[in-house]
Amino acid sequence: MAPRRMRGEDAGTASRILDVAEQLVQVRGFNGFSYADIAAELHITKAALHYHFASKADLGEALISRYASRFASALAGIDASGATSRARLAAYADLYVQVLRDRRMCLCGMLAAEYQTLPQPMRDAVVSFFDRNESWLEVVLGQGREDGSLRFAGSVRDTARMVVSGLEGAMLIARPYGDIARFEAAAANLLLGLEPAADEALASPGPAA
Amino acid sequence: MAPRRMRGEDAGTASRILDVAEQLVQVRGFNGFSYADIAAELHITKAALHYHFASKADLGEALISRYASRFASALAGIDASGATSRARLAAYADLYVQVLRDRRMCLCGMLAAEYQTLPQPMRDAVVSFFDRNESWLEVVLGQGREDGSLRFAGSVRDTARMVVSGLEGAMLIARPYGDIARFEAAAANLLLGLEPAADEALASPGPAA
DNA sequence: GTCTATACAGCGATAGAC
DNA sequence: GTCTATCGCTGTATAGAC
Repeated sequence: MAPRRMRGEDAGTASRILDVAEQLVQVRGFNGFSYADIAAELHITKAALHYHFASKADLGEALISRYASRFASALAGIDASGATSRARLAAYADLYVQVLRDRRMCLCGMLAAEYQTLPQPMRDAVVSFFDRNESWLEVVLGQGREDGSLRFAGSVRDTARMVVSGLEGAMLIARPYGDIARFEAAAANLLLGLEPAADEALASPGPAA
Repeated sequence: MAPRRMRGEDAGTASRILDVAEQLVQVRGFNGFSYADIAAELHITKAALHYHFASKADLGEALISRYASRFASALAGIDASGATSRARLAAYADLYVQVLRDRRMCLCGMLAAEYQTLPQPMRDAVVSFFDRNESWLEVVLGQGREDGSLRFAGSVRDTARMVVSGLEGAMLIARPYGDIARFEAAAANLLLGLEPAADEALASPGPAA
């Protein structure tokens, strides 16, 4: 049975296992760490890990599930901010920056690379994560095009896919260089392509200083 | 000593090892395959593999080296075609499509994900690969902006980085969906953002039908 | 250049005591 | 819920025969 904890108390062992495993996957990949790595970090034994997560596949599923929940909360937070569509896009890109600051790849971006080696439940969860990102972006992009704060030639769906791809790819490439600025430049340039040309934006809150 | 072969003969064992290993890395990742996998595919023993590539790190270096050479040849081929800047960009994106058709990730894109687990020589080679891609794109983008066939707001360097990132990311995401069309849509949309608006391109070879 | 055989560390996972 | 101990397997790598 899971440990009973009241809100506000310290995280239980299962939660701490997830914290360490999450970091390991985001930095080294799912095939790049072992139970021994987690055990060493937490000063417990591998057997104790198996009590909380019977198999590595189970651990992987729990990892994606928690990550997706957090991401959904972050998106809800952006929505609740009442910001403009363009500002929401920028806030979305900033979520990636925060991950990159710990020298991590997006969890699901990392798992996407290793996709062919993953057990089916993890595969499904990874795809579901990207689907939800795409859906959220479709709403933002649709509204932005509607209110004139965004402008793009392709369909809303394709543009949403381009944004997810572009940001995930920018993370992927920025990490070997250890250079967040590289991500920020690629991301800014990507979003720049979705803004109206300078002479079109006079009627709406524009990018000009 | 390396086997002596004349041009036109069948590839030697070392070359066939590289072929199989390359496919395995691009599909499963460097940490997702073993010497046993290659040995089984080629019907030789693991010991024979170690004769040609003493360590897995050596194999990895040879892999990137050959891949980078091929890529350089492909870029030289595009340059030799005499195509317009915009057509060169499209041809560049098509290189990615060809890789994706075998259900593979870009070799160096895959290794970028696993970067933190790689030996230093492999790390250096991966970074060098991206540097060369970026340099090539800078020339194409610079010329395109010059002759009016391309238009983008950011710097040539940042835009080159955005293109590499965008295409690598589009590959990364398209693979879990097993859908090349998803890559093509994201790539087309990305390049669309680099084309002059329809009413600006009348003086130069435009995208209109 | 490929083989058999093997060394040795690491892996995920389980049994059973406490 | 965590431990010790261990299992069976796979990993990279090597020695030495052919």
